[in-house]
Amino acid sequence: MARKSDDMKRARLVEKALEVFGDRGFRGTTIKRIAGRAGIAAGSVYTYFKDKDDLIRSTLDEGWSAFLASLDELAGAPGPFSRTLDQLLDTGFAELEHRLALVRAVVLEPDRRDALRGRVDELCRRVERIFAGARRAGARRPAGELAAWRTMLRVTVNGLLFTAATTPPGRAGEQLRALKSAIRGVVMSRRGEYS
Amino acid sequence: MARKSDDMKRARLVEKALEVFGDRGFRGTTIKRIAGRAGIAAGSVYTYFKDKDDLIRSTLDEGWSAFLASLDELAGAPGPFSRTLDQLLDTGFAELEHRLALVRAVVLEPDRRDALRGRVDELCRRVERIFAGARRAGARRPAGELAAWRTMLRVTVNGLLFTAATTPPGRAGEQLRALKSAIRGVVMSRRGEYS
Amino acid sequence: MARKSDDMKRARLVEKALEVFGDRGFRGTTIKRIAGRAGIAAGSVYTYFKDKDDLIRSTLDEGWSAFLASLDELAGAPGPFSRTLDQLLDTGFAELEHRLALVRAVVLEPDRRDALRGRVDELCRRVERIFAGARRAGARRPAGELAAWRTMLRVTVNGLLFTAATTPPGRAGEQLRALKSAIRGVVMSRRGEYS
Amino acid sequence: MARKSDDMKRARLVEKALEVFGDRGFRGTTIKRIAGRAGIAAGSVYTYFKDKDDLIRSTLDEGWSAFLASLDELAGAPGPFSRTLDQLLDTGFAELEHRLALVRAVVLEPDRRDALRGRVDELCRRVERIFAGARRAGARRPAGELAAWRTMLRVTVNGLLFTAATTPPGRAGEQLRALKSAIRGVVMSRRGEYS
DNA sequence: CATGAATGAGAATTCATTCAT
DNA sequence: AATGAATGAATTCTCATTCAT
Repeated sequence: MARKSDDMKRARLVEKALEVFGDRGFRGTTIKRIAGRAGIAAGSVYTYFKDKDDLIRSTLDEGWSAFLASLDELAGAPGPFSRTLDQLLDTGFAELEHRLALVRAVVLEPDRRDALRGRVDELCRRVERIFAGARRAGARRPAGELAAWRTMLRVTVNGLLFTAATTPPGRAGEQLRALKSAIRGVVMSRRGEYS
Repeated sequence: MARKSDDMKRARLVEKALEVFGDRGFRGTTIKRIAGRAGIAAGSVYTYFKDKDDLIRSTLDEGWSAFLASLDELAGAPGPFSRTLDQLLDTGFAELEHRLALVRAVVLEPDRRDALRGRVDELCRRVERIFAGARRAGARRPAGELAAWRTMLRVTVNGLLFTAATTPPGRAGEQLRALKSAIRGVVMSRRGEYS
Repeated sequence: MARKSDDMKRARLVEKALEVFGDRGFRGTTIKRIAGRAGIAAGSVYTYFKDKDDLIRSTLDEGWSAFLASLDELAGAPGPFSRTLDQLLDTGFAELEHRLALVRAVVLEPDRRDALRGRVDELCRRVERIFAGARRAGARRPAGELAAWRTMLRVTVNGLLFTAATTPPGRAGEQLRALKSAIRGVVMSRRGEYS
Repeated sequence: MARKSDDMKRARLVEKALEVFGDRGFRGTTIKRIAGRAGIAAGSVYTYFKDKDDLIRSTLDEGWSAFLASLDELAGAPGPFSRTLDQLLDTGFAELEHRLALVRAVVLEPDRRDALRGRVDELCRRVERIFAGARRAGARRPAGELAAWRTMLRVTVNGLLFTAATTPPGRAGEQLRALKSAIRGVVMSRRGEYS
């Protein structure tokens, strides 16, 4: 065999691609720069990815899938909704902060409206499932029409992602805490609906 | 402020730039294409704008300012808040639909996190002012802390813009109606707070 | 208008492309080199041609068409075949020598078997037409089957082109004279067939 | 001469190189592809060949040598020329068809004018030797000057190779039969000269 | 020896910007 | 001022060749 069998290198590329997005924006995200940060030659990128688009798409797809999977774990956790709510919010927002580079890249990716909408769709479905779990656990249905509720869910999810993504890097922690607290307030004020 | 007699050409460039954004995305937005649609030679763009960045920034700045100005008019309109609410929503969402190309361009503009956040800030301030007007007209303060309320306002505004921007062109009207109706539901359910 | 309206520049590119073929072969034929010889920047090539393929194809197509057209003129000339034969051969071979760079490029172009065959087809059709003119002027049909005659015509035409194309540059004149003389011998020995 | 025990791998590379030429043309002929078809790692090619050029040259050199050798066998066969003519043509054209991939590669190889001319030279010498054998066996010298005859021989040989090489793959058999029959016609019509 | 990941020079192409006309 | 041909830096991608394993 030749050298290392390096799957690690692919992972590093994906990781650095995200980093470069964050630092330099889309225009500044060049193969050369990503490869440079990953410590490999530009040409080597093509050992791991078909072309630049494949690298970008893979980076976002795989990152987002991991993000969704981590939410699925949350949703699967047992316990009364009212008690786990704080845990859910804590873990969910911790996850969001941990993946902020990904969120920024996904949300600010231009020219991919459809992919972006699809990703938000999937995320909304996860959040709905969490609420559905809560209802199965005895909570009442939120008041009002389902369709309107879903629309507001989407607005809120989009709003959270977007607000997080546009926060300046240095104040991300602070901002996310404010978001979590505000969201908790909203859900709590409706807690009656679920108890 | 007053430019040469050919302010018209400048205006046409700004207008067509937005159009091209909508049609071809950011990558497809070239000076040549914008100039071509405006019926102007590529080189002439530099008579009106310092460089491409200046054209883009001007396009979004001026468009957004106009958008904000149109909201200011709304806010300034007299009458009891409860009665004008529907009018506000109707006109606000009509405005949003009318300027969807702008919203898309502003929201999906890559590499300008800060400018984008600034624009949303300004928009939030306008919306706050509308609510403030309502309060001066007798409505009660929304329950809860001001900071949390502001955070949620930002989340909602971001969510609306973003949801609208990522809607596929063909279904924009439909989606905006759903958004308007959902927002009306939210504000109405809290109507007691304002009456 | 900007600068010269230069159709001359396109012509120079086509001309230099042929030159580079001759000097450096196909692998050495790069956009940069062609542009360099034509005294323009590499990027400017794309003002005149869609891409490299377009430049190559145009060069060969247009050159070959001109070559065929010059043969058409020959074919159209009046006079008894037996008397014009020498003129035909003289002018035809002079034409061949004059366009040797083109012939080399056309004949040695790899990866375009079909285009090449098509070009030879057209040339054979021209030559046939010349002989047909001779027959209409009273000459007898060549002995033997038409199909076999055509096959041999094609072999001979291919053979001439190919022999000319593979001749070392310095000895092209000499070689072409030998070819002309040999061909004259063949046609003359069959002169009875046409008289 | 004797290479390592793995002369077989070298042979397979040479064989597959020819195959790839036929299938993918010159541009599509990469070391990786040849090695892949031969079931060998790309890097291992350099154990058997100095570089790509060496592989290509060896492939064509060795193939052509084998082709010439097979013609030498033909030429060496005893018997009256008039009787073996058909056999010569049959076997010669069978050989040509069998090695069509080689002929295509040799003839359409770009950037090697000189090598190509040399190969045709050698082939012409073989064919001359066959005719010389016939003359030693009693046939008369072809009419006309020797130089002109040689020139026409070269034209014809080039023409046959080239016509064969540019035939579309699916119609090679058909075309070669036509060529054989036409060539037989030419030689037969001059049969008197040899009997 | 074999392997194939890594390299990096070099090719085609795009496009913001300049500037002769 | 307007034009658009020309420029050339920058980008993506390919592939012969090398070399650590």
